[in-house]
Amino acid sequence: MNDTFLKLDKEKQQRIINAALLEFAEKGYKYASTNEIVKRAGIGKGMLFYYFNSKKELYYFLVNYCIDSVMEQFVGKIDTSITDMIERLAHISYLKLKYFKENPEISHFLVTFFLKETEPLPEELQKKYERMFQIGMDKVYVFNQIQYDSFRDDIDPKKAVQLIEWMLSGYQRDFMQKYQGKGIDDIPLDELWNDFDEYLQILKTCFYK
Amino acid sequence: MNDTFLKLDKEKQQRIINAALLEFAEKGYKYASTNEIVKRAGIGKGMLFYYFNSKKELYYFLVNYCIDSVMEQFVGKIDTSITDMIERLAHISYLKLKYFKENPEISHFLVTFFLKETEPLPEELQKKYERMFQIGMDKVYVFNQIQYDSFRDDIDPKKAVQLIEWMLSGYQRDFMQKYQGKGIDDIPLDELWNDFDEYLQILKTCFYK
DNA sequence: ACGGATATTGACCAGTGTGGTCTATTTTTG
DNA sequence: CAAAAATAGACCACACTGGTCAATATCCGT
Repeated sequence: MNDTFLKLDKEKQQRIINAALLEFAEKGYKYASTNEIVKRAGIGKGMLFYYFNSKKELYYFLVNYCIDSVMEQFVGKIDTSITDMIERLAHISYLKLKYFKENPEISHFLVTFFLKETEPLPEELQKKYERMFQIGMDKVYVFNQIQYDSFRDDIDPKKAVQLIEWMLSGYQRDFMQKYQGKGIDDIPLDELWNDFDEYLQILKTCFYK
Repeated sequence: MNDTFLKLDKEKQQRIINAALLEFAEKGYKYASTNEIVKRAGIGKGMLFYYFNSKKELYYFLVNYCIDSVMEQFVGKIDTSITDMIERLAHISYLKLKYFKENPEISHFLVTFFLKETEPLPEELQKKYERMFQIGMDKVYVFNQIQYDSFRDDIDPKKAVQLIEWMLSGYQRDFMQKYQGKGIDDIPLDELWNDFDEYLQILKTCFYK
């Protein structure tokens, strides 16, 4: 990775990164085209290789970039002090949706990355990726004291948690499908959070004592 | 479409169809490779074009083939006499999972088809596709008499239905992710349906009066 | 204002893979 | 046994690939 790239004004950097994220997201590593990337980024072909040396290095840079972003803007923001189960899961959902809205290109790239990607990462990067995953999992699922006591007695709380997670991920998926591709500001956020809250209320009414 | 293809023994036909479905599923119309298809199907290059004339015709044939299959093996089997809301939705889920298990290649192809595909269909085929969708929707959602009365009075039944659908689709997604790629018979079905039933019971306990 | 360094472009390269054709061969059939 | 149908795969022109590099534009210290 050439320093020159880092010295670019942020707007141009972003343009290049987003163009590359989009191309890799759409086609996966192998079939992504560097020609397409430079065209979308509006730079000369030579520059991409001046900045990144090779397609592979560019790809690694992006993965690393995404990990850092997710760690900072998602994992790092998880509030582990919330002890109510539903509130905790809803908090996670909220952060995920917020992240998706604020970083649609990265989100798109990451979805492709861990659903389809077959290209291996260099060991170090792979480790970093797994570490992020582990930290995320811990923050989401490890309560100091798992609080199952608020659930009704006539259901298996573990299954209930699973059901609730499914519902929240359903809400997320609908959200993403609906607003993918739309500009950040076209999304009527207040309305959506209200809606989301109503669903949460129902969950509490139905699953808690 | 050449008649010769239809006269082939079923096994060879299936091999070709599945090879093509897989390739289109993985890469989408534009980037699918006919070379890859013939290699996977174990036939000479010429034959594919002898049977189907062009990549495009092959693709249309597959779409049509999938529609017919889904109509017969999924939509056609929906039992519209089930009036209990949760039972009805669960019935649909059950049929979907069964279809997925019995037709993994078609399922894979169809997922790509309506999530990513940009290649347009000829008018007639497009209409047929939309008709299938419409009939499916009607069968799933149009009850002669929508029965909201079994839901508890303190929740909005429409939102509840939405939540239940999300849960079921979550179960489906987990199922598919877990068993995609595995042979049909490796799946411990009885176990899974029992599990599924337990989730259903919880839903009824929680959402019904 | 100059000149060396740095940044940038895009024509160009060899190589690979494309959809599709066609001839030569094998298999089927009457 | 010959005419017809089915099959294989070498071959085609072409599009596109990741990457290079010489030419040029821009910047910056003097």
